Amino acid sequence: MFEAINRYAARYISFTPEEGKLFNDLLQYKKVPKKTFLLQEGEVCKFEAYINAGCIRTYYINETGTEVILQFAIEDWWVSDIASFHEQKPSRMFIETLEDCEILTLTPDGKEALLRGAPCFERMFRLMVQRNLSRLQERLFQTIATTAVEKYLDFLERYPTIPQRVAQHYIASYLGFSPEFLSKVRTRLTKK
Amino acid sequence: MFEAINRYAARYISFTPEEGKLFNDLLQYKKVPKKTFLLQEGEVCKFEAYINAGCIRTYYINETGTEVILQFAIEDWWVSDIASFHEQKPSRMFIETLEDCEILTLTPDGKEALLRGAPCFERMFRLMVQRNLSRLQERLFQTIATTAVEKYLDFLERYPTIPQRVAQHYIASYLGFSPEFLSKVRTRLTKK
DNA sequence: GCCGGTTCTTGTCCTAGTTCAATGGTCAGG
DNA sequence: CCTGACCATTGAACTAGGACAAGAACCGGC
Repeated sequence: MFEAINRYAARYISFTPEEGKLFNDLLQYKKVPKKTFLLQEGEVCKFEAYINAGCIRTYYINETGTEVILQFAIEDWWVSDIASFHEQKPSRMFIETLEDCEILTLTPDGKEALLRGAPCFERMFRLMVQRNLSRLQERLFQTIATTAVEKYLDFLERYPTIPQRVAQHYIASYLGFSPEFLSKVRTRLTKK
Repeated sequence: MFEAINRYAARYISFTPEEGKLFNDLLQYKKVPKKTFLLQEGEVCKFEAYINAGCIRTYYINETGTEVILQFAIEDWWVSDIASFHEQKPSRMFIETLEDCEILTLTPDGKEALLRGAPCFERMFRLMVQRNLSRLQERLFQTIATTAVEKYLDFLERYPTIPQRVAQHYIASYLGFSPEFLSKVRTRLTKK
């Protein structure tokens, strides 16, 4: 149950068995069926979740009802709305399972207790967030400065397993275009 | 020289005078004239810089030569390419002063020494990066899901001092549109 | 094995934003 | 005071991608 997440942590930091035990004790294991909301707009996010199995999407919705997918999270990823989680303020995001999932969650208090009892985890979280940030910087650049075809091809390269797991219109929403247009991009590509 | 940055740090964490001294001792003070590159594509980023005075932009350039501005950094902000800084790998970014600047910089070794000698700073950096990340998430959403007018108005609201300090075509580049089009958006707005 | 729902495709028309080119404004340097 | 850079504006022609509509394909459930 904890092997994967402990391996994950060990990739970032080294910790003693006691610290590892504290970490695991503070995690809650949950099974969640597909199409379940872990968070909806307006709620306060009360978890950071590590995914043992399954696939989850986080997204925003604008006034006109269009969804923009921020992230597809699969095995060995974390999901949360950090802003809402840390400041305990209402979120603007939705977090929804796309498959049946097994997750390990940390509450705000749990995280505080962990960082107090095993400060080295502070580093892990910093490095995690840092990776995320620089990835997102690249994505913003790409969103602004590249063509639809480039975006799609880059997505395939970067996340080769996702297209087999999620519906195509979700990918369109991630890339920032309409489902119809993604379809046209795809036919354009196969014709060549 | 260190008042501002110490106040900045105190907003995130509490630290002892000794820890504060260590922090300040590891910082290097620099004056940099305007239009100077602190980092260019291909170089490895060897600093994290806190801005005491001045204005700096970070940006990417794509194959066709279009610039995309990632950030305008002014007093009381940090600039760096974290990915390049931490993994000591070549950067894709440019970091350029737009005004004469006074900055305080930290080297990778300096940062390591700081975190070793005063681990509470780990928290400060985590919180900084976190804020940045959630801000960037919103911006990505906005870039994809809102109109040019909305983006521009939101920019004015969020960064009211920037337009007085930087040329308009930089703002266009930040918002992800052409200088001509920003001009048109502006006239459209003033006519109403 | 059929049925309702969802998902993907294709075509047509439409719009937000780009590109290019011309004009005038502003300001630093000689 | 003149000049050359750079910058903002405006207009005309163009294009990438969106919205809408209709049909085809693909389920999962009974």
